[in-house]
Amino acid sequence: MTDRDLYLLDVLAAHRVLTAEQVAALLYPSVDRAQRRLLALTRRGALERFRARVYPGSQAWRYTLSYPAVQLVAARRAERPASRSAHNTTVLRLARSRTLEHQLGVNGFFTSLARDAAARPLTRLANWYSESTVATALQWDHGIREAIRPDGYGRWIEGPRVTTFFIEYDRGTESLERLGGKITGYATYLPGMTVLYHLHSALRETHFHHKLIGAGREGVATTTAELLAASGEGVSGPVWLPAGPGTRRRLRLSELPGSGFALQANEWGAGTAPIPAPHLPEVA
DNA sequence: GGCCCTCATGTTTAGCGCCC
DNA sequence: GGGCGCTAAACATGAGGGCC
Repeated sequence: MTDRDLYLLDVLAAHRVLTAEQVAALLYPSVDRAQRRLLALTRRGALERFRARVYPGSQAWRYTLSYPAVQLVAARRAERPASRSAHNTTVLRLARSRTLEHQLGVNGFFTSLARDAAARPLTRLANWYSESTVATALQWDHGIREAIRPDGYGRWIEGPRVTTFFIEYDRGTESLERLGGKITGYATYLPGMTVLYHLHSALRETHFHHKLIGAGREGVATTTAELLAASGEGVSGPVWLPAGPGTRRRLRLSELPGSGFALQANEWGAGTAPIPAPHLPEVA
């Protein structure tokens, strides 16, 4: 196992599932090269993979940890691994999960940031924490339980600017009222915190901003999957529309107001392996 | 000519083998 | 690690043959 392999296992332990394209964005110069290594790791028993049948064409493989990899990760952390049957159940549930595409969407957001960072000097994704890690940290640090449950936390560094943010990844399955309720929760418990809403369509973004009128909207910014696909911009680019009556110009991620809030995740993540490239984030 | 059936080829997206 | 080209999978489409 190379340092890069071990880092990949840490990422999968924290974030459960990735596609070859996402692994490539995080760790490899090309999708082709990532696919080769993922295939080798799968054949050597380090990874498991699954995918659904789609028509026409074929779906990308979804890669997750195999049981030997779970044991390896636990051993390196001096922890007791889950049982084999518990792991098998976890993988089967993951493959059949209704939230699998949402999880992949969130992970794709962060791996896209890592790819953007690799292409720009003095830029990096310094932290990438999962939903469960954030929930645990917020509960411990702030006593916040059900009011807010972000899909992830990140710290983005671009030159001298540092942007810490929560991400809410929307696939159009939640009502706007529910999304609006989350904003109230953030305004109550974490006023001033930057919260990014990744919405699926321009129409939903328009309705969402209309709903924000009168809500605690400080620090809220939105983008859409449609805009990202049409513009070719990465998620660190000028695609974020701030909420509120001020500018209607879309800003870069680094131009969003920094909240000064830094989440301290009380979980394994820092220093689990020599990180093989400078742009790679601390994962948890 | 119209209908039905079989077979070959094209399409799309992702994975992979081989060579350098 | 890069380049080239093939494979997998399932459907769409068109050509060709047989029958009435």
